[in-house]
Amino acid sequence: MAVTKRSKQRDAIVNELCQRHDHPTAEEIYLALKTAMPNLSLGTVYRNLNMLSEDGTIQKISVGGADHFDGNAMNHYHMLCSECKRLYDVSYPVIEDIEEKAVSFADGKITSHTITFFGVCNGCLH
Amino acid sequence: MAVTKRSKQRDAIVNELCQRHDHPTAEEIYLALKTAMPNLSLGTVYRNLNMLSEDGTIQKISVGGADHFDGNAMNHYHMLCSECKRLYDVSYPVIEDIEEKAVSFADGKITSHTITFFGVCNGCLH
DNA sequence: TATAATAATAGTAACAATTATCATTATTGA
DNA sequence: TCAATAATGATAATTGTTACTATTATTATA
Repeated sequence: MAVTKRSKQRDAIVNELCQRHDHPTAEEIYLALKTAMPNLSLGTVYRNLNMLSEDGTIQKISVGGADHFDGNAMNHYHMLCSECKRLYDVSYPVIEDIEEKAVSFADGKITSHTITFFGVCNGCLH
Repeated sequence: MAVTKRSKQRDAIVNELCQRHDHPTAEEIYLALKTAMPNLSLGTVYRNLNMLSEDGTIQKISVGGADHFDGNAMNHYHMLCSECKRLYDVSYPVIEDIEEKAVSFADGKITSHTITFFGVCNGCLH
């Protein structure tokens, strides 16, 4: 099921996701929009986030626990804080040739890659 | 809760995981051992896999859907097949200095990293 | 080698995250 | 304006995982 008709709900979800620079879960987006759209449904948030990540408008990131979403569709890397479980951008330059290089070590074709760093964010260190 | 006393169940789980080179989910390990240990409990499999990954004996890998486990505790990279959802090893040499290099692009301290490639495995391509 | 302390288990219930269902509403092209 | 149908809200169902508890197994020490 690809996106065809527009909806206020989807516009609000994309807008919210692109304005924030954290990487909220579906529920966090739902809670953020709930005030302005009191009868928004959590299922609608999930459905739209999935459609949007399938057609490449946004990114879905699985790191254990609830999935996180990222309004920045350009490939970039992340760090997961083991204390607060928040996900942060790591502006390390994307390794452009890693996919072509890796293909000889892999058993199939490669279409994309992600790098996730694990550690403790400054907020949790202090 | 760290491991102190041994158990046949945990030994079987570690043994199973180290013998196979796929990256089974908790349920796949449970099903594989169920024949030989008919009253093994799925909760026991989960509990042990978590204890073992916490003390670094095995690895837990989250890529969406059920978590996968890897008996090889050395850092190495993986590819997720978007067709069959199986996780494969990618023997691309580990980028030893990426964590020190990335720290200046990150907002905290880094303790480890993973690289996940996405694509389609040979089994699903043919 | 008994025994006492307690870690680990099986079985089950509870929980969290996500998806499916379906009647109603909103969007859009003719 | 209206018909076709995509999208929604509300809720039920499903999936993956953790928590609970009485019982069993392991292990250190007498």
